[in-house]
Amino acid sequence: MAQTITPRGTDYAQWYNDLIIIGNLADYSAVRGCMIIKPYGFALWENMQQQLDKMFKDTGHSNVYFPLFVPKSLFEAEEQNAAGFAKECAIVTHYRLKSDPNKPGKLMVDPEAKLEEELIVRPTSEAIIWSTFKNWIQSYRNLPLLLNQWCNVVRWEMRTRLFLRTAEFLWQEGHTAHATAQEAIDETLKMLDVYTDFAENWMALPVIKGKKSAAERFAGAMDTYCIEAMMQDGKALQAGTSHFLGQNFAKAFDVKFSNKDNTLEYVWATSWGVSTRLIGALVMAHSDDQGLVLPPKIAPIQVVIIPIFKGEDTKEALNTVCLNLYNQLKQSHIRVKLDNNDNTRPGWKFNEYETQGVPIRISIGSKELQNNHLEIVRRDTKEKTLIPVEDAFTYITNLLIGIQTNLFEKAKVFQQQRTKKINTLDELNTFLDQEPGFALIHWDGTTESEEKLQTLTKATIRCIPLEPIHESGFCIISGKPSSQRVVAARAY
RNA sequence: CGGGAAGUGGCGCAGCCCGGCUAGCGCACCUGGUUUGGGACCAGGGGGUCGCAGGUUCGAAUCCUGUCUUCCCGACCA
Repeated sequence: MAQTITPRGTDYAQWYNDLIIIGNLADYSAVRGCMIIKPYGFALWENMQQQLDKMFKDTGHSNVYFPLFVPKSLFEAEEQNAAGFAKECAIVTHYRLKSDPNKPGKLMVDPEAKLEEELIVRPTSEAIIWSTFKNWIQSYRNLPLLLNQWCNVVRWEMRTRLFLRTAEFLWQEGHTAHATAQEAIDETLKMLDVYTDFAENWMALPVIKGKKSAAERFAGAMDTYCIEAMMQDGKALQAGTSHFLGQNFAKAFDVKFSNKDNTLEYVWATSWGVSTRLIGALVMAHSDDQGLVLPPKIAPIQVVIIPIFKGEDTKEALNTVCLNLYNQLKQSHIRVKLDNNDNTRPGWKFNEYETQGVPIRISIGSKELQNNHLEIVRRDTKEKTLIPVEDAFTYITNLLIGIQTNLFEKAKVFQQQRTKKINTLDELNTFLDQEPGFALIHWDGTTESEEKLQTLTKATIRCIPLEPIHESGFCIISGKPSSQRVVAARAY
């Protein structure tokens, strides 16, 4: 085996790729820009999905499924949205292949089978959904309409990176319709809070909630809100977005409802989404040079039990102790794996589960058996502890919570240490080059200054924090007065 | 899309510049045995036509052209 992970310090990008591949999350595929999510990676995604899905349902949303294809005429109806995505669309133009007369055994696109109207593979589903909402919404009694779908989307990106940006990715997209602007805005912010809750309490990923600048706004939205996370290299990663769409889509698709006074009004909209990109965030936030480090709440395997055999005589006794513990943990819904496979040696297993980020490893050999102890090793700190067998269950239960908390605290401290108030361009460039992170800067609010900032520093305005840092100062670019600091960083 | 690098058994690589015997090596794999406390050891064994397509040549992994894919940097990225 001896697959080695490139250390973070040597090559951060390579470290990230190594973790994904060696950590068994995903694989490259034969399709440009598309990846294969492997069983272990998909189990992780399923855990994230399950929790998010529960949170969506707890806030009143129902799941639906809309088609993968969007007819071009619908796609282009909301002009801003269409323009924003036009450059990265996959398009279906034909519906049939035929044998190639010039190349035996090969196929060619049948020119006779050209579609009358091209189909766009959805990069997002507002268009197809709002064309349908027109039929579903007549009265204020049909509102609010709170829907979500789990699906794949395709965005033909120039440069792809495993999980962070792939041509096809899995996500959820919430789409809601409301009678009033305020209700839609409330919904937008509510879902941003759901994302924040999920990121911080389940992924142990501290985030900053904020509003996007006009330049960074979702195409077709009035306002885009986001959560921004900091990776270990100090770069920012947008971990989730929630959009207040105003009446843009209602107008584009003519979706009106009768209010209580029997007058027709356009419907107000939101949409919000998180994707498999979150897995990339998770990997880059917590992992180390030994491999993945996963937060217990979403780890596919929370506890692994490894018996260490020595001769045939202790095998049965070891297996019995292990099975007892396994059953006890299993009954308490802890995701536990007993690896008593005789073909691989303990050292191999230790490395394997460390690489895959299993939060707790328990090993028991003849020494422990004699003293009625277990060796418990936590992945995050690698600390080893000997625990009497009868105390193990309580200890493990608490330790899972402890690791979850520790990961969040560690990431939070890092985020705080790397968040600095910066007042001049020189200072900003030094910060970004030497020990990058989130720069809190003054900005005059214009797109012009924002663009200049990017040209001069490669940093972008990540968000205008929702918990405002009110403080008067002067724009780092233009020198014009500013009343609030914004978060600037280099981003993924 | 611009610049750079790379594609050779499952994985990682050597060979390529200066074409030529049966294409090597490590890991993994299979069989048997000994083992099992941080990626075990011994013995035997199987597997590749060199990304793909075309060309040059008596002869191509090696030279030429095209093409696909991946990685890195950049541009782009609701």
